[in-house]
Amino acid sequence: MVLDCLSDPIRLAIVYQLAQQERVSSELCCGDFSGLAGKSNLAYHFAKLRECGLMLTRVAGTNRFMRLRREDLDTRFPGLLDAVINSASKDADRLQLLSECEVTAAG
Amino acid sequence: MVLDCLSDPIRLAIVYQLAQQERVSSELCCGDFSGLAGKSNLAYHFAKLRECGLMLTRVAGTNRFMRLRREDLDTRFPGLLDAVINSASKDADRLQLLSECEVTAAG
DNA sequence: CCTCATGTTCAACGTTTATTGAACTATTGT
DNA sequence: ACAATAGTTCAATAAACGTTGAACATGAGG
Repeated sequence: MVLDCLSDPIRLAIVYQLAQQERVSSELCCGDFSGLAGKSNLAYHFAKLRECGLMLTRVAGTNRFMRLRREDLDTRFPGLLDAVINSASKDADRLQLLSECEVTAAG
Repeated sequence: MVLDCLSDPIRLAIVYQLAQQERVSSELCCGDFSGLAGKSNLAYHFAKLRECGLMLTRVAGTNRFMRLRREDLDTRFPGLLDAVINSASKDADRLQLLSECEVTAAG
């Protein structure tokens, strides 16, 4: 289920970053998450996120670009994604969701 | 985390029923969930739900009455609980969340 | 063609998690 | 005091999960 998928901190971080990227309407590729885990571990989490319908992948050359399935999610689970992302952003500092992939100052 | 707690089907069912009970402003005791799992298994899930701040227990004699920590949750995670419960209610039939404890017709 | 970069798949490992039954505590009613 | 009821705690087991590295596939570029 979707909640099970979002309950993992790495997957939550992935979804959170994809949600941030939505604003710029650009996509992220696997390598952009390399701060969160190793390659194979990320592939595992990506698969889970795809399975439960949270995101989709567009293949372009050797890159895979991903984005949230925002519309489908908002239809099936109204308000859920926003509530989760909202809550995650409040805990972002505490959970170090950002520290590895977005913040470059604290290192 | 809260999402991890809600990702278990039994715990989700418990939370869902507690949310239904909110409307009647009455509480439920452990035995009311006996359709979901055995006593000791329920106690395990109750502990988890208490740990992550989803519900609280009021001891009255040999009974434990429980309810959602609605206000705390809405403060910390605005909209999350409602979104989850809303989504759960749509899947209630499919997930058989109700069948054992509330519905008496479909059996 | 060869090599490098990007990701995925597979097998293995260790940890966490859910589930069960038995033993235990505490309260109510007789 | 005794038995019955309502839950919790504990130890043990099985399944699920996340993590890792090695092998593999595929496209880009010299």
